[in-house]
Amino acid sequence: MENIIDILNSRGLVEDITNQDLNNVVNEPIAVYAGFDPTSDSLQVGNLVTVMALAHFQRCGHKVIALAGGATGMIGDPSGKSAERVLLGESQIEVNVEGIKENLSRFLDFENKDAPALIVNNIDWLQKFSFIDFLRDVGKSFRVGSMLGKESVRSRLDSDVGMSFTEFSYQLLQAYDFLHLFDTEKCVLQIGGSDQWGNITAGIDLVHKLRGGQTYGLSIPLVLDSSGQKFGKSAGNAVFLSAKKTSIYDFYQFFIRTADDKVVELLKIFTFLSLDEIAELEELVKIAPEQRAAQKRLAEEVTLMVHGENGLRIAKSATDVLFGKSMDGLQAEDLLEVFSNVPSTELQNDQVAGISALDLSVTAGLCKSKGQARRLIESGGLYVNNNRVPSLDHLISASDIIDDKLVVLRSGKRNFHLVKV
RNA sequence: GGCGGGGUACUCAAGUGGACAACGAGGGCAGACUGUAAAUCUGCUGGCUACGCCUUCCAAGGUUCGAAUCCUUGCCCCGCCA
Repeated sequence: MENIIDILNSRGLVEDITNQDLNNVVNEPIAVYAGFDPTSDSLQVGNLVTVMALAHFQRCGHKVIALAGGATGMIGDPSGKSAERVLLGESQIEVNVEGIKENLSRFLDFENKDAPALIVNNIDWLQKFSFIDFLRDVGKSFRVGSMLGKESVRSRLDSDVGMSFTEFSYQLLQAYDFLHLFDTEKCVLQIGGSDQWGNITAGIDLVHKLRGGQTYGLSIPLVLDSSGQKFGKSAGNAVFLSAKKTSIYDFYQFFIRTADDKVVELLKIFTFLSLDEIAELEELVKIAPEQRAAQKRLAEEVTLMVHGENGLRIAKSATDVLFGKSMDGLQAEDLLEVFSNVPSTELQNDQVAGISALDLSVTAGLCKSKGQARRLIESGGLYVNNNRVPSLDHLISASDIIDDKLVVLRSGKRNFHLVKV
């Protein structure tokens, strides 16, 4: 068995380890877990870093456990958050946990005979606790001093937002998760993003105090994009794994647009390509950056894993069409296929033909207001069927409606909106 | 419970009776240049029937010719003390 820690290190997936003994411990199969917050019904590309690390563990023959924070999600992890979180309802969380399972199944093998991955929900064990029992059995083992010392707590107390008791208690719950999995699954390792360090060590301390057991923590570096933002969040719009939330096309494009100086790092993290292969791609980036061979390979690999072969095919054909020349000669049917995930609006024929492009962009919902549409056109950023709208009073003619069915609006380089007639 | 500070647009943050649709920064959107990259430069960033008009500065009242700015009440947040 290959040493999993060496593999993770070689791929830049290790930020820190609580105890270097872990290097030897993993020579035997162990159980490892990572938690996922069910704040949404889909994971985001940011979560993929942890998912990939788990997948590597499984490939090396370890037992991996994905923990859905059904209970902790109701409390809200303050780590890395500057403001108190909006609490989610129980039913919403159930839905979200299901979505996350679906995402995970693309990467983790839950059917594997030797070491099937496991998914658990901490609501199953945390819910049964009464407040009194929890304080006696768990709270007793925590010192407020060390709780206050956690980065997640300190930074919030230093800010003028403060923090509620609810959020302050969060670390106890996550610590108890580790204890529970230690007891029931002999789980001795928790991995997570580097912002989870405080929560992870809290769990290790708890297991040590109550069971005398030795457990470990491994943190994964936070992946940032080249502008220093949290990876996968552009303007607050996260890139999701679920096609319902982020179209396959957008997902694919997200990776295509990776900066040159980031692409090698991302290939190591988000694909299973061998380091040799990645080195070759790195060479190509140096020789012929304009070809973006590495970016393409990255986008293909990740899209394939998340959305399957059919998803990849859709994404690529959409890309071909949209970055080809014009749309002339394309049938409405083809366009519908390509744009299947693009927002669309159905309008009557008389709401389209003879109407100004300005009004159409508003009624279709591409622009929020006439003022916004006006500014967009004035700066030359509105396109009808890939042709720039030349003036404010430009009218849509009947011939602009492809096959009498379809008009393709575009704002800027990549925001499309379909109008179905 | 007491005392003090505060709530301004997506965020941070000026403005403390008229020149305020509200400085500035970040973010975002668009354009140019490019390789669907980065950097850089430019414009925009409340709404409209648009050289003008309408609705905004936590909420509701009030003072005033005139309020984001002053007063009252309420809600929320922060800090210190108990």
